[in-house]
Amino acid sequence: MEKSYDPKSFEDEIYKQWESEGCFRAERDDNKVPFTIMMPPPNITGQLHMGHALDETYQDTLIRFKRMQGYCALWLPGTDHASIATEVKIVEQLKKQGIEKESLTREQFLKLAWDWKEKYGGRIVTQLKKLGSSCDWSRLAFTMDEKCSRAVREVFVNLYNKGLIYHGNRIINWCPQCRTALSDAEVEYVDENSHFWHLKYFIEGSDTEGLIVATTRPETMFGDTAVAVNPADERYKKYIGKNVILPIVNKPIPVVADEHADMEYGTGVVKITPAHDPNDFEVGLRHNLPVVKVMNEDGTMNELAGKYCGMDRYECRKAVVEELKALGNLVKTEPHTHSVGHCYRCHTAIEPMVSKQWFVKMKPLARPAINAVLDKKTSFIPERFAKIYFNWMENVKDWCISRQLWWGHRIPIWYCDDCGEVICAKEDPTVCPKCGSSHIHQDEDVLDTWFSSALWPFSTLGFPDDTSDLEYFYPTDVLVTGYDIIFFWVARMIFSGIEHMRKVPFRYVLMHGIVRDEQGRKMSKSLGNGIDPLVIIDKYGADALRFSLLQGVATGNDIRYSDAKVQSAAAFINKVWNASRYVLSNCEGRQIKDIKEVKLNHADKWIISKLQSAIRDVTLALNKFELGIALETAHDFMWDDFCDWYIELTKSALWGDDENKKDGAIAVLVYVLDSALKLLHPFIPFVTEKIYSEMPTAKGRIMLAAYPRYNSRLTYRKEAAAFEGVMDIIKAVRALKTETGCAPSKKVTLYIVTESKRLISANENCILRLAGASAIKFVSSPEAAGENAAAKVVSCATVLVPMGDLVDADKERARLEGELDKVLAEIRRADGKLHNSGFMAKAPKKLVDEERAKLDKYLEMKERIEKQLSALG
RNA sequence: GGGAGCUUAGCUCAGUUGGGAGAGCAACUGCCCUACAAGCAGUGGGUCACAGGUUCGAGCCCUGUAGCUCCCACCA
Repeated sequence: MEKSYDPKSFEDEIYKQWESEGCFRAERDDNKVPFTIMMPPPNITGQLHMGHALDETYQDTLIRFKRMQGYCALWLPGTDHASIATEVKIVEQLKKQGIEKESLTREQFLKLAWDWKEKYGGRIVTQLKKLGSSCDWSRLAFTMDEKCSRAVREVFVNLYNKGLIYHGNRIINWCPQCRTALSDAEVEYVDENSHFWHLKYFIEGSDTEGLIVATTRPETMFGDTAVAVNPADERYKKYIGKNVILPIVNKPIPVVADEHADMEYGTGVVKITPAHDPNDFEVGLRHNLPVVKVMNEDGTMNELAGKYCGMDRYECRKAVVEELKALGNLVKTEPHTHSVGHCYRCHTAIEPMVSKQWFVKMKPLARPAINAVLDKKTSFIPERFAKIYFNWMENVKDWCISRQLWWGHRIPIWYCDDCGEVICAKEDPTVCPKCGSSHIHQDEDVLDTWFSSALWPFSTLGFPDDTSDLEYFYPTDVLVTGYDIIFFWVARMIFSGIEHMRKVPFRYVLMHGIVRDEQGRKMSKSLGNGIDPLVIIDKYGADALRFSLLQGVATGNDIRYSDAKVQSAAAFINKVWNASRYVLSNCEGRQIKDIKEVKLNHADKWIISKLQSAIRDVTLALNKFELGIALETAHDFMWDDFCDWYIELTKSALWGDDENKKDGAIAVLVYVLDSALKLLHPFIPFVTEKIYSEMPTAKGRIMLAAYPRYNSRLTYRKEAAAFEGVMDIIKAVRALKTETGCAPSKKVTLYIVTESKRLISANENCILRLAGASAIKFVSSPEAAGENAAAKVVSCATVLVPMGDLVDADKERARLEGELDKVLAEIRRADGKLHNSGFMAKAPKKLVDEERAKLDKYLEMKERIEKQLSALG
């Protein structure tokens, strides 16, 4: 093995080997239980960012774990065409070349989009590989490939035929920049400082009397078709049924009574603009008001705004306010903060607008989707996210699915130009089925990107055909994603799966948080605080990045990226590397024995037992999707138990002459390292694979090896516990040296008062080496160590070290008294519990026994310390 | 208006069936000893936001309060 850990020198190579050997492939195997994860498809516009890195790390860790456990583990990757995001990008690119989208034909534009897909769609895939993602690339899907497109058609037609998709003139969110409708989920609300303009609308026939409306959007007044007051509002009752004159246009509009008008808010009088406000739209429906649209698709005013025709909506706002002021209609202007919806892709303020669009009727789909989660057919982890899901599902409005874009799945609707028939078909029709005319044309719009991603768990497995893959891999096991796309994606997959597959798409939804910067801010382009995972991988390796993203995470919580975390992760991996070098260099030229063939000493049994609990705990945590806890357990075992203790413990044997002892130590080192590497593999796949390839025990690839299983026969409870007493002695001597200022390298003679002489003798070499001692002398009382001895009391012994001048009797007494205090506190605690009748009556027996044992131990230690103190005089 | 999360060592965070407060980083002391100075050994450091309650026992469960963050709805 190379002397230093250098991830760059092997990560790419190992990935290529895995790939060429087909390690990632998952084919139906009826002798195995399937375990399936569908990768949330990254956008083809995307570049790998920390959010992906976290998401992929979670998934890869889980899928590797399950694969090693013997499941038929399928992790299916893919990319999303990202209709609106991609179109925005391409339009931007065109603009740079001075080309307007409108100057291109649809076909020309789509050609550019496909070119984009070819050019950049694969970029993210290459980047995912750098992380070590073990997905089945042979199944790489794309939301607009043939498979997925067929599924989209099928689903659209089914929903249409069931009456769950309809075409309607309703108020939608319009993005004047992208010039398309958006769903409610695609609108982000931001608080903005604006004004509340109080405008006086005169009563018809009066020059003085009028109603004062309060509005934040004076430019929409051209579309006002009424003013509303609350029916219970005494101030305005007398005006109900009368007309007011709409300023500037001088048109009479009625005063209507409607609950929508809040007596407490504003002036209590609301101008009603049905075409440009969702609430007003509803009022309009109740009162049969005309719907007057006064804006164009690009956010400019139309001809109904008279002289303001063609003016931008915000320019118009200013101009209208000026004119109203001049006309004497502006009564008051007050500052006002309100939230304004923005397009989630281009961040332009959206315009609520009446428009004819395609909608999915949500109520019938939402109910079963709610029940599925209530019935735990799908469970959210952590559970609290189910509440967010329920809240959204219970209040969901119909889903606007048509987009006035070109890049996406075209809506499978045709219109007959001759008879007006509307045709919804899975296959492109050539003639009208009703009148036979060939003059038909397809709906111009495309579908919301999320319409196709909603089908992802089954469209990628061959739906609508009854494929063997669908039967075997569906429903999938766990969906791993961030809590920020519950509405966009998770919820829609759930109702789609239930509706079209009759089964929920996944059993668990594992939610993780978002990766923030070192100051806790969201990483974003505009802040420029994003960290490029590829740069980090280049610097520290993919394993270190993966490790750092999982270390210390609690499921569902946000995490903060920091370079220091990656550095400490790299330090750990370096530790693994070097420990492996130690083991492997000692293996050279030797026949490696099995641990069953060698005589195991206390230390061997201790580390083997420790390994068993680590295996048990890591597996338990991973099964509960607690990746942070699993990683911590594996990390602590590797570093604290194996490296810091066991490896050091083997040195006397390995550097000695007894070949049997060497064989024993090496057998255990190899066995434990082999297991530990496997335990760690799902988290840090590259380095474990690299080291494994050098192991004398290696059989094929570690990624395909069996995950270690807890073996109770390898748990030597008694010997392991006894050995911890030996470790206590070693720790005591080390501490004594530091506390008395004795150089650690100085070899000292240990005087030990103990009842466990046999145990200590058997481990004498370990104690001498690790404690830095030259000899052990068993004595019957502390005085035998002489006057200048410093002492420590541990559970199985009193350890004394003669320190000559280094020991100051007063200091030594103070130190011992300090230790006595600690022991006394423990005695009080345990004794208190044991004298608490409630505790004795109600606590489990096991706990009571443990407390009793502790009390005995501490009482004994107390005695020893007191003896030592009295020896000091 | 509704809901969620967070508040634990100087910093970043774990602590998932209630049973002796933990890690990493930082700090301090001492060590280049043939796996590793990306290291080793040791030390110090906490009223677990606050106030109540349940319990033999609460960082953990319940109620309330405060601060911070987020989501949803409303916003004429």
